[in-house]
Amino acid sequence: MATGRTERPAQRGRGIPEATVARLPLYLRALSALSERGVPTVSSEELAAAAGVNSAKLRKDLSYLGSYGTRGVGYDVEYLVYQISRELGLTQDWPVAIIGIGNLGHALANYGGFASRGFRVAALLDADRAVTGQRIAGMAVRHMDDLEQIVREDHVSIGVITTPAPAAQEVADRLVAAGITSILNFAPTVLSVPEGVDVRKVDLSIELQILAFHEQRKSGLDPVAGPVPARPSKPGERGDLPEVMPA
Amino acid sequence: MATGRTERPAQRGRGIPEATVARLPLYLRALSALSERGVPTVSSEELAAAAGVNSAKLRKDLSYLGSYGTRGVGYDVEYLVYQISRELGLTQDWPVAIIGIGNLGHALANYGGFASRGFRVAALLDADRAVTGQRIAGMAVRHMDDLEQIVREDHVSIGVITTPAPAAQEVADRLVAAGITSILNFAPTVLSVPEGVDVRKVDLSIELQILAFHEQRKSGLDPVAGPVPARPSKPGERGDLPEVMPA
DNA sequence: CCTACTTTGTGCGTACGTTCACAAAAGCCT
DNA sequence: AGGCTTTTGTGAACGTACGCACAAAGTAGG
Repeated sequence: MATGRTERPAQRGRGIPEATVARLPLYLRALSALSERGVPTVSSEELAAAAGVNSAKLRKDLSYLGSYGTRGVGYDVEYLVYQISRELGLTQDWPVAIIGIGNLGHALANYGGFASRGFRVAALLDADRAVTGQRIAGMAVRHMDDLEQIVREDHVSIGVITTPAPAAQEVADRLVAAGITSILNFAPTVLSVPEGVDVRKVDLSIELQILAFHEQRKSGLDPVAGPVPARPSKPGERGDLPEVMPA
Repeated sequence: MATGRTERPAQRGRGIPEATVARLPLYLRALSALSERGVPTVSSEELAAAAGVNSAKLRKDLSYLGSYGTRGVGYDVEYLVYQISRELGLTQDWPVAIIGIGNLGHALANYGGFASRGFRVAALLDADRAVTGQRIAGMAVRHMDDLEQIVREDHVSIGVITTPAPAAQEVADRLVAAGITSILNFAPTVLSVPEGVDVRKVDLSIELQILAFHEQRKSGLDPVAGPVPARPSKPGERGDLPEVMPA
């Protein structure tokens, strides 16, 4: 069924798999690099290599967007950059507010990668009067009291939480109340938000722990023992360790 | 689990699914909070709620570690904290080196969450002589030249890359050459490393793009059109059209 | 026009991950 | 002790994701 175009038989209209969505930014980055080098077209094989994925996966991912390649040739770089950008919503402006101007918030405010793709740091907020008023990255830090007003007036659509963990939930609540439906959370807490609000989490500690797990597998052999708390000692019960491989 | 003979699906000695490993730190954090509040035991239902996951998933995850619960009661908090910590390898010390002391590296060096779970910032490194020598978080920034020596002498096992993207691959190569097999990469680049080396990536820009995608779905209706590059018509025919993306 | 070659787009088998639902185990109460 | 309640641990159904392999669709050349 080689339709000229029209109806995407893909997923009902626009059902792009989550896993695919998560990879699109990766492809986009690789394509942007090619674009800057003036490369006109790229094959799925080449692009996949640049993005560090399997070429079949890449082709399938792109097929969800539409049929934008040319058999025997590959993909037109500029055209694909545009299509992916559009699908991700990067052809529009996304004002971002950063809440919590500590070390991390400070770093993010200065982070160039933010502005690079349609994201614009519209506001910096903090609860500490010792911080508000300071200028960071050419922008004045406002007080939390102004949150609702800023969100409304600047049409902020994405909130980035870089507060200490204890404050994160309250900040999230206020963001949601102010109408924000997308949150990027750097605080090490599970945020609970109403249906319809998207939360993504970035957690350094978790990433390190996952690395440690694999590192332990590789270098060390067995989990190292330490002070072992007793089993919820039932009458006469012995705490047994999990069946660990016999070394 | 009456049959103690069944060939574990998670056989392979210790075949804990990746998805489970990624959640263990989450459970650990929730358990630590309970522990601090002096809660002695917790049910899968409660713990799952605290960690923001489904309770069946939680039970299955924990079952990979062993049978540490008590039917009708729940899990002993302290005991479970220990078992998860041990499985993740957090009962041992993991010296970490941060390479690239810009805004982000600086923030990470001061980030308390690092030290909270067996991770110890053992060294800060930078290629810029204007930065080396500075003291950050009570630690002198060393020069990249000393990387190999530091890794060796301090038994650094995990490298955190917070350099600009162009430098990341070279830093990774040197880390690998120095013997490091776990890397946490904050630079927006795909690192290529030999088999056996673990790389995890944290990418702000990608997280924001994923949020933007969903935000577009929710608020906006369809992807917004912009300057549309022409379809590729002929092979040689360059269609260098409007730059869609800013650099 | 016809043949040879390249590369996309996708059907299909497999593996992995999630969730339900329930038997088995443990505590508690009478 | 026996029955009732609670909660774990897991079998099984379901759904998503991955990657091979190949037909279809395009280019290139004679």
